[in-house]
Amino acid sequence: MGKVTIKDVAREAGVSISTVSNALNNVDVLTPETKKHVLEVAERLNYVPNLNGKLLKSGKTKLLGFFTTSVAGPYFYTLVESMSRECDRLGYGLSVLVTKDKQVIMNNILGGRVDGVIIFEELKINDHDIAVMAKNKIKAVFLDRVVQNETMGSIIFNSFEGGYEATKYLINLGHRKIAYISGVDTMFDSVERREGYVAALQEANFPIDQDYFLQGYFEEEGSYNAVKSFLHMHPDKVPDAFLAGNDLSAIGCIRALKSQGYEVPRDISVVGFDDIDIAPYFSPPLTTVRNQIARQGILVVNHLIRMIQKKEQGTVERLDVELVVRGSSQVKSGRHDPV
Amino acid sequence: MGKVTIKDVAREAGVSISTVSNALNNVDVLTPETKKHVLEVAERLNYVPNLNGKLLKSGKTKLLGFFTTSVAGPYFYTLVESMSRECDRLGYGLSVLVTKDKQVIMNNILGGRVDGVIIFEELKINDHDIAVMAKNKIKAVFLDRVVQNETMGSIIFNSFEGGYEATKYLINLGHRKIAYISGVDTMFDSVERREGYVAALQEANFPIDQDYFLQGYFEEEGSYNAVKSFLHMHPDKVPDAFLAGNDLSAIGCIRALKSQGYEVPRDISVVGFDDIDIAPYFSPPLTTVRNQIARQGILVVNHLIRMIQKKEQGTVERLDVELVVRGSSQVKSGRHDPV
DNA sequence: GATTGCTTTGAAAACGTTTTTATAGTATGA
DNA sequence: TCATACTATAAAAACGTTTTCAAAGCAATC
Repeated sequence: MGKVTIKDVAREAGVSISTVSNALNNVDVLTPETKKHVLEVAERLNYVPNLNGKLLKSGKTKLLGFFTTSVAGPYFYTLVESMSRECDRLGYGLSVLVTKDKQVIMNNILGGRVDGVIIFEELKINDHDIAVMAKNKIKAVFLDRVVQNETMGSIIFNSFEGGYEATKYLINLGHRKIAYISGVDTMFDSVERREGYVAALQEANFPIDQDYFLQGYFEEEGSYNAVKSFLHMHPDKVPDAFLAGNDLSAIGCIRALKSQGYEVPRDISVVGFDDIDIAPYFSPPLTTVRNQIARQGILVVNHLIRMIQKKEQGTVERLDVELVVRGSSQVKSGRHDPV
Repeated sequence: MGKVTIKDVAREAGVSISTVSNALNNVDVLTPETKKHVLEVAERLNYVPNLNGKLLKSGKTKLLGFFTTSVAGPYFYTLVESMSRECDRLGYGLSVLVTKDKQVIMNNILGGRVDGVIIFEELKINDHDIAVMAKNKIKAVFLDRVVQNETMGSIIFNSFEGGYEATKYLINLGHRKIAYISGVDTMFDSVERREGYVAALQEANFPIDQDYFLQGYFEEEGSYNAVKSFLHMHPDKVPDAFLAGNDLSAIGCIRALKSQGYEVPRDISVVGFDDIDIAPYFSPPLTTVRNQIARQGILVVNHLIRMIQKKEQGTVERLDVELVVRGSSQVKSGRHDPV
């Protein structure tokens, strides 16, 4: 039972409350005998310290919050698993809150339920919200936007680089007509990746065709629909290659292409983003830009805890990406478009 | 700042602490003017109640723990998302702890960090651990084993039924040689599903062939390897159909079959388990036994909170399953085994 | 032998709430 | 008019800790 309090232990051991507290917290001030005796009594009574009492006093919760609009998909579960492990290692808990209601997130952030927050919420939190958080000295690390001030930072992927490298790779394979399947236009990674893509095209003096900007919402089905309807609307502009905003989009894209009789990579190359766990096992195995998701989880937890414990300033860290060439892309070859 | 306390509001409003508390908590005892005034002051000062203070009083943490060995894969993220949403709806937080170290789990359970726990940990928690938890009146709900006592219950899938129905379905399609790809032999769902499978075979007076028990560890790659090596070792016993312990195994199985030149479902039928979110979009779309994963998440949270708040006894609830027929299975037709 | 200083322990305050109890003030009734 | 009852608010206790400060005991020093 959680009913045994420090008072009970004190009474039973015949000492004061403060002595019990000191004994339990290894404050090096008691005689070994006293300490031993107290600990024995505590053990015998099955004493378990009440967390709320502790926390009320210290003003800390030893809990980090992960506030997000979703945990679905490989990116998130890899991230959550990594963050949870790191939190546990460092003596913190990880509280996961999935909601699309921004106000719920803000209330939880400001309510002091957690010592710090990790936020992924697709940019619906605006500058005003951030200002409020800053004023309240909330410790926060963002995964999907760049924020930097006294108490807030970001750990993000070098998505611009990724988009640029992947596009350049496709260009070098001989592809000319390259389409980009974005997430949502407000999503940081999606935009950065597209900008890298545009930069590579411009560098190669290729035209930028707005028709080649598809919207797949970073989901398998969204991408499938986008690609399918594109092929339907622009049968004359079938791309040589697709750069998908993430691997799920790549998978949806490939499914759409297959359904229209195209073979990947023979007819059309497809490159994804993330290198999610199933990417190597997909058929064909995905060529993709690897994001160090697990590493992001570790870094974000450490950065947050440093800000909490050592009052460190927030920083922005960008994780390097790496192109992983597998089976979904190849040198451009003459394609016979199916009818 | 999180520094504004109820005292500050009281001073600023020129009333007592208790009046502020009553105003904030809608205790119907104040004059409307007083209440309004207090609320305005609180608003103006950006007062946010300190959670630890509240909780200390109530003796609760308003936090549920989800302790698991992994959150990877569609089953888990669907579950976590569902549990998180339900927790939020009911005013609780969800603390996720991913670890394979049983002792870490036990310490967290007994440490009073949370009001109740949801446990999925592949049966490494033994009867003794459960007895300890019972003695300490820990509120717990298990997802992967049957436990029932004063403070513990289970919400599980009707896996035996599922295995039985799926197997019967395959038999009715005309398949004779049906293999089962299990998870690990200690995993509850895996075992139950297999027992249902065996029961259906026996009912049909089919022989039970131990060679047809494959082990795929509930993972895509594990299943791929198991199927591939089976085909290699028993080229004379190629099954008519595979019943996979979960959808990931089914996907790995199909990939292995394709790699050996078999086409699904033309040559071999494959049935999975779970109906994960990508099952309808896979190629071919998976025939599978649907588990109500999101519903499991909702039920487990509610059951736990009922035990916490209303001192209800633990119960065991089994969720019905449903066979969803899609494209990965069909009536047996003469197959020409590839060379 | 008194003073100082150190060691060990205890008493009490503090954290921010909610809840219980007390105290004015006001209305009601005979 | 005075007791009674009720209302609105305030004061104080309580939740379970940690921490600060005081006190007591004792050894060492002069």
